[in-house]
Amino acid sequence: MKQRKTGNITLQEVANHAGVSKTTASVALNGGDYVSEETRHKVIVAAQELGYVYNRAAASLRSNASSTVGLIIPDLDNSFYTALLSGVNTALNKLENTILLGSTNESLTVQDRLISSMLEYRVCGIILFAVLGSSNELIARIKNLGIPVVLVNRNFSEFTCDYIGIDDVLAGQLATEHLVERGHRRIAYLGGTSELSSWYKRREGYERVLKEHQIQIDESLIIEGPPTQESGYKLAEEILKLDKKPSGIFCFNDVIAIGAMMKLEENGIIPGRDIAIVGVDDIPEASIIKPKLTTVSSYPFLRGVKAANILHERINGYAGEPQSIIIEPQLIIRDSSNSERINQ
Amino acid sequence: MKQRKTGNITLQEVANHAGVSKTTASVALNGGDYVSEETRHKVIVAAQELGYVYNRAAASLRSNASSTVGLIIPDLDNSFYTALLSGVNTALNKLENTILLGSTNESLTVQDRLISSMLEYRVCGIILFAVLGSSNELIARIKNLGIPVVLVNRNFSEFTCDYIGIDDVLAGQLATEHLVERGHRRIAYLGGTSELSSWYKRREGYERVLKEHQIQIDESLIIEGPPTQESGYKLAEEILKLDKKPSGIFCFNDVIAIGAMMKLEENGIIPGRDIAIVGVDDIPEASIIKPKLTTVSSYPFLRGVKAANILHERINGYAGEPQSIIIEPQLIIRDSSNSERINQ
DNA sequence: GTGAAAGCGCTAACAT
DNA sequence: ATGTTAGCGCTTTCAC
Repeated sequence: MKQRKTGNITLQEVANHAGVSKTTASVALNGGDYVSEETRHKVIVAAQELGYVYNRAAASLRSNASSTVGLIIPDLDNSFYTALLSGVNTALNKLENTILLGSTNESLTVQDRLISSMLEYRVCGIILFAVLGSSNELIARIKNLGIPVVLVNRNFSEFTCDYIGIDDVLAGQLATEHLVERGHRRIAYLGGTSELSSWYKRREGYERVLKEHQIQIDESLIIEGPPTQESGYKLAEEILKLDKKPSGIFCFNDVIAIGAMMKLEENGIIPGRDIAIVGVDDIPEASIIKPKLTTVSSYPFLRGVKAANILHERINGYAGEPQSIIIEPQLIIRDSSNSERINQ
Repeated sequence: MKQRKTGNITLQEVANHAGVSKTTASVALNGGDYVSEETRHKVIVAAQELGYVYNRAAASLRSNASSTVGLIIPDLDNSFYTALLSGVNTALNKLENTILLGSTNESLTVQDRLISSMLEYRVCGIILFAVLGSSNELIARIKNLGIPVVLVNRNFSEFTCDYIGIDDVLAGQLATEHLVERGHRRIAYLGGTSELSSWYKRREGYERVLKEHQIQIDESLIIEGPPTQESGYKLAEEILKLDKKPSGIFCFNDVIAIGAMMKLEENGIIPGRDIAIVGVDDIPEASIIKPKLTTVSSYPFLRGVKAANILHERINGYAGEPQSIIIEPQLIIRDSSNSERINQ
């Protein structure tokens, strides 16, 4: 697992070679002010000649500082998360930070292990998409060590932590309103589980719109399940079994929508023609699948960028109150919601 | 950028608290053999009580060993690479390694910077999907430092480096043969550039099959371009402009195929009905797009897993000859190649 | 089984 | 503007 490495060139050797002291060499190499350009040049040349490679472990140990950011997401096979990762990466690249990446696969145990590991690495901050069932203690543990955390999913309002998310109530409203406008009155809310605060909020938006339009809420149309594509596929069966089928489906997210669309189509129900589908997230697949998926964008990439930027502020010592940045979701109308026909 | 952290609990404090020496505490915590279970227990309890967090920077400095693996890929928005990443992550998780991730965006400069950074972090190994134009010196530089490298794309045969890839000639053959079997005789080879060794090899397979079937090779049907979705979209225009259009297209990879399919469809040419398309890679989108994409799987996830495993062997000191692991690609027949109609 | 001492490569005070 | 000294927290001899 571990590898022993052989005699690397040290700063001392560079200093000797350049005929200066270790300190001077250090300052010269790190762009400090108090060295003459001549000396700096000498040192840089010496470093190059010797093939010197800066040792961050040593520097980090001594200065008690690091420039590595930990990023923990639940699933690398879900493009929502990889889009988030891509955003974080883009922002962090500019800031010259390096990403230590971990994927939890929705396991609390793995998440604990990853966080412990990152603390051992003395990351300068953590961006966390916490798995279901994560406790407040977990975050407290990190923060107590003085390491800033930015949450990308849940807002544990009970304590202090920066948070970046979308307005989930609004997301539910936008999706549902769109369906209602297209004439649908039996609208299902498919997938996601009540353990997710975002599930509750989207449901709240969904119910609010229904009520506004005097549409009776039908509990049989609210079907819970894990937020994955396979789950969407399975959950669509529940829809098919229903006596009074919905004519529109508001899916908790895009991967569920995609899974459901596949199942429906296999059963001869063509999304966008026989049934209207709306998702949430706007992952890349949403515009690839056919019919193209109408969805409420939750801006995964942008969230990644913003998460990295907030974290950066914190790392630089910003000590203001924890912020909750709430991005306004946006309805993106494509083809899956074209159906205006109302079953039943 | 960097954060100063405050008084962490050190091993010395844990040792004091447990009434043993630093050495003993270290051995106890790291599962060494020469401690009584009683002492070990005492130390572990002390560590917990104090909230001790192991400092890897210090350990790494002293022992000159690390358990971080660097992974460098060109693009986080391309699911081929994220699938690869996912494979690497899966394998590395089991081995208790941590991933330091970098994305080059196909820039040599960024790649250089990332590699330098990883060397400074003293990663124990690097998995590299090198960008176009990468030089041998680059890899030599890493290897000279005693850090093993596994290449996931190009096999720079000029020097010694582990490599994991697919049989590209065979990939070209499988795709082309499939199209020929379906009756196509005018078959385009779309996208990818001649700077890519994989492009040459796939072309070789393509031409070999054409020759076997006495089909004249038509240079106007071999259209180069970057291996991205946007590029596939643009390149499809070239196809549309052709006087004698092909009835089948062998795309360099799936993202090109997807881009091309979109363009073709916009022009009323329905893939799978009016024209046959075959890709390479089998990224997740291939089974989501409609028609589902016939493709030659290049097993990105599996390659990631294997790359991590080879690297692991090297890290553990395996000093055998550089290996080239070539995975046999497999044709996956879906719907985009259903067309048997031959234009012209 | 356990402890004492040394030192990994760097930066931070403090001189000069 | 440059050098001297000390020490970050750990592992590694080596002694007991």
